[in-house]
Amino acid sequence: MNETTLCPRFEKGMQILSKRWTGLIVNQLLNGPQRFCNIESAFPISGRILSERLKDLEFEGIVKRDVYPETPVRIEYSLTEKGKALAPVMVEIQNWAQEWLAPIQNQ
Amino acid sequence: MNETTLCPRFEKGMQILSKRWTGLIVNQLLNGPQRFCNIESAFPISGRILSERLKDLEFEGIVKRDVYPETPVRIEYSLTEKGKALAPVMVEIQNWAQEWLAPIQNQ
DNA sequence: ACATGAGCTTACTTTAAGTAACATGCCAAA
DNA sequence: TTTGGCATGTTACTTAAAGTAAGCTCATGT
Repeated sequence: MNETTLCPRFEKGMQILSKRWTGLIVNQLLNGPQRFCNIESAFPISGRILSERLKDLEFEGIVKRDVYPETPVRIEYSLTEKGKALAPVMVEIQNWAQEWLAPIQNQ
Repeated sequence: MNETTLCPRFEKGMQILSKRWTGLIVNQLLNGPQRFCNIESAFPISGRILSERLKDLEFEGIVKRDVYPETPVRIEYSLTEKGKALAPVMVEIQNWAQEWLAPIQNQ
């Protein structure tokens, strides 16, 4: 249980990606800007955690939050360049899942 | 908070990868077979959770566990084909981290 | 008989996630 | 002018997951 000797950037990246829901949220936003309720209904995440995750991702510079003061207010979340750069990661996960995870049950 | 309409394989993959430590463990095993204490000392994971994760990964068919009845017993963990197939995912995360995560502090 | 090393396991504490109800700000209908 | 509804959260509380530390097992070595 000592400190790591790994590339700290990789570890940091992993730390971000390995929080529950983060990957799915990023993947969802790769489809284009979306609002809170839209993301919320894309998978069974609670509003509380979605709010927290979006804040985290915004803090990391991965997600951008735009407020449109319409009525009712519209808030759109989208990926920054840093966020969009995660696309290849998502693609590889998708490829792997497609090839190695059976649709009915996992082997 | 309803059921998803996403590709369930992708979700399943994400679910595996987004458990804390899983990615780092897989990445570590990409360097070749390793024993428990070796993985344990590669990053600050507790033995309790490492044990749990290795069991999960074995169950998922990603990790293989080989017992060598020497003295003291040696147990080697290695990646199956399914596990090795995660290499491109790791590479992409590494690429992203390299390009977008500053070494000193994250932007 | 006691100690050692690897690989867990059990009991307990702390942190993260889930649930549900409520706050806010604005407008529209009753 | 009170009521209600929509969108985006937030607060208070409960459950699940992760962390910590101590102990167990097996075989051997002193």
